[in-house]
Amino acid sequence: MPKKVKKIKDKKMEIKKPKAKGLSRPDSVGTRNDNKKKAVPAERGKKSYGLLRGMHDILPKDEKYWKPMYQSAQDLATHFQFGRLETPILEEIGLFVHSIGKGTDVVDKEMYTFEDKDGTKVAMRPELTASAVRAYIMHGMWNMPQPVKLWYWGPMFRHDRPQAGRYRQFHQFGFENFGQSDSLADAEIILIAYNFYKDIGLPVEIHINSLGTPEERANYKTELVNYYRSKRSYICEDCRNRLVKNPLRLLDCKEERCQGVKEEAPQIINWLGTDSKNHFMKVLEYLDELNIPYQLDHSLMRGLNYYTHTVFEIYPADSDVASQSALGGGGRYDLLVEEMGGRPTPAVGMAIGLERTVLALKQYNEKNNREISKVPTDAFVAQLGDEGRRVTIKIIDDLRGCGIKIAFNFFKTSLKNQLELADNLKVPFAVIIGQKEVRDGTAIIRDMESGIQEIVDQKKLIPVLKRKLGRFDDKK
RNA sequence: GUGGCUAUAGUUUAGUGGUAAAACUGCGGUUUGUGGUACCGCUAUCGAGAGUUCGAUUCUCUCUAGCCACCCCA
Repeated sequence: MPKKVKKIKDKKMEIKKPKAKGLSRPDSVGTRNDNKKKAVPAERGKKSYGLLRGMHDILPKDEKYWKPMYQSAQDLATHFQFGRLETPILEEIGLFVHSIGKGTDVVDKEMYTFEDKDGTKVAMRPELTASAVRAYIMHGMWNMPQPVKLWYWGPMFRHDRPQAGRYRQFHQFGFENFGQSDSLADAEIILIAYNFYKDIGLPVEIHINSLGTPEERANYKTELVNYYRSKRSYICEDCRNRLVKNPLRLLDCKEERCQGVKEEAPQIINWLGTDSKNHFMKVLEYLDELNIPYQLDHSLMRGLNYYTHTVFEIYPADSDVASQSALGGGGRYDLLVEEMGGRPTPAVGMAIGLERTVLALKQYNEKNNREISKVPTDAFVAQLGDEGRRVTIKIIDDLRGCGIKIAFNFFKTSLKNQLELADNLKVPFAVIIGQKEVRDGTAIIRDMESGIQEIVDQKKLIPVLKRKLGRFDDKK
């Protein structure tokens, strides 16, 4: 507001005294404004709004990607008996800080936080595992038959620098299994993720690793630091920083000079105790049994603090492009529930990034000349005149319940336009109802390919159409 | 959060220090009862703001946004 006022004021001043400001440049300012003649809109205060940084709209044209994803997620949930959990977007800030962990980027730099009107510090959820754990504890779900399986789907918020496939508000769906420590639970979670990508037609590969228990991990970390200290003079500057700040990230370094050091580095798997090792081995055995291709990845550590034992990430299978960003990931978090004030409860879960999945799927389809086909429309119903419209609206309503997918447009009045639409939709048949048909109680069925038309009684329209479409009436 | 590149119609892209071109799409039209073709018309405050200039979409700066790399993650 103040800005606008100022603007107008300035302009007026300029008009009155074109030369006031233009000591060194006589009437330039005045001239430009006069020429433009577009000073008017500014006063009308029109402003077009864009999106906040990192935000995006999901448009109807992408529905063909989103719908199958949701359907698959839902089917998998039903099949594996996960119950839908919906939690609020806003939670107490502490929930995330405590669970995800101080020192992680997610809580330190990326959380949307603010003070509510009553002074409560709240955060918009950056992920959902913490909320799921909260819900599990809060609703006493340990009293339910274990394991308790929950799934979710919804927007998450992270104030990160946007990039392709990286948004500040993005969508995830995820599955969480509480109360089952057996390796089978880990495998089941991975199987669900794998099946999801199979359903939507995107080949993926699973990267997997085990972090063991916190003690094992700590021991390993010490060893890793010792090792890297001894090689200090060979590694890049970033790595030297990592050595102090975040040693486990050393294994992610892409710098050429560090590769040699990296390869010789100790691997966490050798620092796991017998139990951890067995657990991990059994997970891998299940994956073998299920024919899920996986890749052991010793550098896979994950950025959230709560993970123990199995961790995994999902990548597009043919990752020749710079698609180093994971589509999804997850792992076991056996200590989190207790940590958050619940009973000791083992748990394992995963989350999948939907925007990234859409992006990867688009790239994959483009590369392989594949297209996602929409559900085909069976017929277009065209109408002419007020009478025609009145009859047609009823006929359309009748057709709706019969499993015939129809399209129509009441706002196009000419038959020409309507047939054009029908043509664009590539429907096999058009039904035409005009004045004459209304009078006779008939309808024209036009075969869009041959152009052959047939006049039928309106009462017989449905059965005739069904027969033409190769469908038969269900037995009553 | 750090660095680099980019910003022209809905989309993809031309172009110029003197207010802009094309293709595709969309909408409308070429008899308001017959489509896939053809023809015609319409659609751009040249990302925002400031500066240099007689004059800027074109040059400079700032901002904003997008993309890429880093960080990290989905």
